[in-house]
Amino acid sequence: MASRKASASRYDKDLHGPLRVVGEGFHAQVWERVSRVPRGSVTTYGDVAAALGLASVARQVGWALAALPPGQDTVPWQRVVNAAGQISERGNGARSTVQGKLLAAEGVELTDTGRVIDFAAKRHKFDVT
DNA sequence: CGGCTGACGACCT
DNA sequence: GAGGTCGCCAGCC
Repeated sequence: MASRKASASRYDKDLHGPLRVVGEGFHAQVWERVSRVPRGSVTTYGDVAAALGLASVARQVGWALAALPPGQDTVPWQRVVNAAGQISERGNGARSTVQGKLLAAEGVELTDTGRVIDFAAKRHKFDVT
């Protein structure tokens, strides 16, 4: 992101065998989980990933949501924020503004710094299934 | 194949 | 609480 040291030699996937965690139905699984988040509650990328049994693919969750068609209303992507309870800018301030507006309409207010008020209490807990 | 960049997270200062 | 670093996986050039 910002800077980070360049990856040593990327990742030795062959060293760990079939470590490919993100497969074909990954997007669908992410969208289904997000769709289960009740109105007025929020969740994090990490929580969604953990709910899928993939605790270290929070980044891919955001990647999956980014693949959603703009303006779609079937998946409440606005209820997904980062672990700090803040809305990510993802380079485009327009979308983050819309997200904050949608959340406000659901009763989820944000502070001046863009952080969800009482985040810990509004944070949704996924079923362990 | 090498190097960078992300809708992220945990840790450290 | 704020800001910087490292680690993860995937997509691009």
